[in-house]
Amino acid sequence: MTQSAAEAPTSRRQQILATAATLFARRGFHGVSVVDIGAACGISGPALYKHFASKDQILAEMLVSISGRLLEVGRARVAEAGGPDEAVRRLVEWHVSFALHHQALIVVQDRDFSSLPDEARTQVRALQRAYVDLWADQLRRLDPTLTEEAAHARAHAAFGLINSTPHSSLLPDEQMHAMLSEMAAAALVLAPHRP
Amino acid sequence: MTQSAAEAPTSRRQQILATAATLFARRGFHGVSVVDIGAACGISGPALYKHFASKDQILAEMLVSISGRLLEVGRARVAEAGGPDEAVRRLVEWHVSFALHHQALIVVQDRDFSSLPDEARTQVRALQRAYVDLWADQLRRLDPTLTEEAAHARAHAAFGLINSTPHSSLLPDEQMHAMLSEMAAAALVLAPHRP
DNA sequence: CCCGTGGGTTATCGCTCGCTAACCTGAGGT
DNA sequence: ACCTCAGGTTAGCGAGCGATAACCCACGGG
Repeated sequence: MTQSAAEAPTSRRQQILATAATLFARRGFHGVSVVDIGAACGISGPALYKHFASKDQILAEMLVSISGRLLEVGRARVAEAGGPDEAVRRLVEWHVSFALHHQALIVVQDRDFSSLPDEARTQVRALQRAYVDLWADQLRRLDPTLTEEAAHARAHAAFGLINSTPHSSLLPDEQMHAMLSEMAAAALVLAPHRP
Repeated sequence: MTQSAAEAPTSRRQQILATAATLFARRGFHGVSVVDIGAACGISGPALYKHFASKDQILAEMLVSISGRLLEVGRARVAEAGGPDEAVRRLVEWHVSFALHHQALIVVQDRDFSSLPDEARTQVRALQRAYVDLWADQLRRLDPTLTEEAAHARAHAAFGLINSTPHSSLLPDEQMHAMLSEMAAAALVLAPHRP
């Protein structure tokens, strides 16, 4: 072993994950072959199996790590906030900037969720569920008349709005960020931002 | 020919289209085989080719017709309206009710768009483009400071919000309809519905 | 009464896929 | 100088796919 740190992500793995993400986003998990992925990385075909046990595990690692990060940082943002209003604002900010910087992952996450192997699927489902709960809790604190289901539904709707960014990146990132944040906040009925 | 009318949709075709839509929505176009589709219709495998020229054409017909209908009714709703505010409201209503009643088609439309054969893909793209234009025009009439790109982006965001319904149908249809319409309207900054 | 045809069957072809096997190579560590 | 082994290579397998071929049968019209 050349690297000192045990878990140094050797960069080839990362390259493969990133490349696979863009390909999956464009043509879907089943529409991309291992040869395609290899070729896009400059290596060819079965070389991938030196880094991953199977094609499914590429997808699995991709989606588990993304869901994990979304939740982890989401929790941190909530912890930093002084109250539910600020918490929701920070969640929106976080989700918008994540979606803008990882468009491929956003697309893959809900397009190819069903292609996950069983274990990974339950894992991702749990992480996503926790993330939605995080939002729903703050939304209910903001508006105590909301039922749990209604709060979840509102969170999902906000995700849909924000995650739409890969379908229409016609504005520069900065404007897109502002627009999505503003629309999501309005949809979630935060205190009106324009007097 | 048994039927008198030339274009009577013989019901098997319709059954195949509807069944295929649910399967595609669940597992993706490439994740469903023609045998699967046949089996789900009570017939088996190659019998499909008595009704469609290819698997791709099933997808094509499905998506072209849905995009066409979305546009067609959308135009009618705008024509009925007295002004841009009412027009946008009617568009939202229409899109919400469509999304609620055709969840599978909504999912397939943006998941498997890229699996369309070339001709159908350009056709669908044109129809979708026209539909977005329809929204964008009304949005710009409502707020003349919007650029064309910004109006398009807002329309896409609204679609994302509304189309999120298959991810979270935990509320009864009626409540879901109300919630989505309300959130979409707020996001698009229609006249504030709460004083 | 028979025949054409719409709508189904099973068998099978050729292709592509994910994956394995067997082999190669070059850079460090001793 | 040599051995190891991470990280590549090509060849080839078995399975599953979309699609075609060849056949079958019920039934309504001349």
